[in-house]
Amino acid sequence: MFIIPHNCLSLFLEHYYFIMGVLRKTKSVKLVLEEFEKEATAISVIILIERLHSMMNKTTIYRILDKLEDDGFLHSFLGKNGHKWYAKCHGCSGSEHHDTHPHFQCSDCGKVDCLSTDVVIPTIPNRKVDVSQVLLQGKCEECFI
Amino acid sequence: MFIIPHNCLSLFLEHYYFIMGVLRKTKSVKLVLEEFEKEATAISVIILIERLHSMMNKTTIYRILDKLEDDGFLHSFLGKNGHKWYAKCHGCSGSEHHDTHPHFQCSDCGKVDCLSTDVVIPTIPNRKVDVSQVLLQGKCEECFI
DNA sequence: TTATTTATGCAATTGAGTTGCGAATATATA
DNA sequence: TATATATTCGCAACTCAATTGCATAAATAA
Repeated sequence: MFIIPHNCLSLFLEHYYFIMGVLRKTKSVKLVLEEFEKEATAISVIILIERLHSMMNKTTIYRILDKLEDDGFLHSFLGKNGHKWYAKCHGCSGSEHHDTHPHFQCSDCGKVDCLSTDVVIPTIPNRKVDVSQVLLQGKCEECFI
Repeated sequence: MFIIPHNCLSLFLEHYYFIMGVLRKTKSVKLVLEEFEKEATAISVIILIERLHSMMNKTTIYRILDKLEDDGFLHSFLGKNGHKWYAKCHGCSGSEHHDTHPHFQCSDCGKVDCLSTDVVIPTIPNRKVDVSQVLLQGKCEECFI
C-alpha cells in the first residue's frame, strides 16, 4: 500500500490511476475523487449530487461511485433512511473489501463517520455470517455538548 | 406481559386490542396481525403487500404497520437493500422499544430473522450512542449445508 | 489525424414509500 | 335499532432515490 499525504490531490489521483482499473482519465472521475479527498467523513450520494450537479450529471456520479467501489477505492453502506453513503477504503482491493467497521450517524447534524473501533460479531450456531453492517446513531463529537 | 400460545389467533388479536391504542377493530388490522402470527421470522413490507394486495390497499398496509410499531407491537428495520422489514416485538411498549437485537438476512433465500444473541456496542469516546442497527448477512440454517 | 473504445448527458422509467381527499366502516349516542 | 361522529380505507396522484437506453462526446490507440 501507498501512503498518501492527506492534502495532496495529485498524488491521490495518481494513486487511483495507478492502482485501479480505470480506463479513461476523465474530468468527472477527478472531481468525484477530489470530493473524497477533501472530506474526512463519509459522503451521501444525495449530498454529492447536490455539490456536483452543475458540473456533471447525477447518472455519471452514480456510475463513477459504482466503479470506485468495484475498484476497492470506496465502500458503500446505507444511512438511517436507507440512502446510500460512500467513504474511502483503507486496505481494500478490487477483489476484496475489508471494511466491516461500524458507521456512526449523528442524529442532529446527519454527518456519518467510519469508526475504527471494532464491533465483535458473535458466531451464530448453524449459520455462516459473511457481512456485518453496523450503523450506530447518536450525537457526534460536535453535537455532543 | 401475557403469554400468548403460538397458534391461537384470537388470543393474539385480543392481546393487541387489549393492550394497544387501537381505536377500531377492522378487518385489515386483523389480517395484518394474522400474517405476523403465522410467521416466526420478519416480513418485508413488499412481501406483505404481495400477500395481501387482493384484500387491501398498500397504503392501508403502510399505515397499519406504522401504527403497530407506534404501539410497540412490531419493530422495523432496513434489509440489505434499504427496504423496510417488520417483526414482532418482545417486551416493548408504546412508549419504548427494547429491541436492539441484531437481524440476520440470508443472502440465498432472503429470509430475515431476529437474533437473540446480543451484539456488544463499544462506548465511543466523545459520542453518545442511542440506537444501534446491526444487520448480519450470510447463510441461514436451511441454506447452510 | 483518424479510428475505436469508453464515458457522459439527457430523458424516460422504475419502484418504494407518502399524501390528500372523498367514501366506507366501526363505534358512540340516543 | 337507528342515527351521529369519528376513524379508517381506497384510490389516484405524487415524491424521490436509483436505474436504463441511447445518442453524443471525449479519451486513448492506431
